[in-house]
Amino acid sequence: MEYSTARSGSFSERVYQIAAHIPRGKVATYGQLARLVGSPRAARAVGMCMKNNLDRKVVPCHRVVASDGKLTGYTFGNGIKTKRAALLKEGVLFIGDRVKLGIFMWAPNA
DNA sequence: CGTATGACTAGCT
DNA sequence: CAGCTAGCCATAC
Repeated sequence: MEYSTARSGSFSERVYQIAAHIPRGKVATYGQLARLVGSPRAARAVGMCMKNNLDRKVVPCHRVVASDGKLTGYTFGNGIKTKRAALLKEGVLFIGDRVKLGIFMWAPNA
């Protein structure tokens, strides 16, 4: 299944835009991004866009985690392992396999 | 246009 | 707290 959702004006492009805005050392949940793009229930669709995204340099998809802080997916490196390592490297702390959302959850307003 | 899929989420057990 | 189910969404065929 080849996906080419990176089209202007598409839902996916908005997701990429916002994902790229996530500050270093912070993480955002799929549901949060979905809400920012205007579809609070499109968390799933957001995840698909991340998977489609092959450029983690412009879209830090590793800063996108599940609503409970659990790491999911990631198609680069060793997958979840690489994703967790990337977050740790940015200063994000974990509780077991979950991110401390209470401290590192990205605040678009802040 | 209808069906199938997936890096989700909230609710219940 | 961990595991399972049903609901929701955008994209692909």
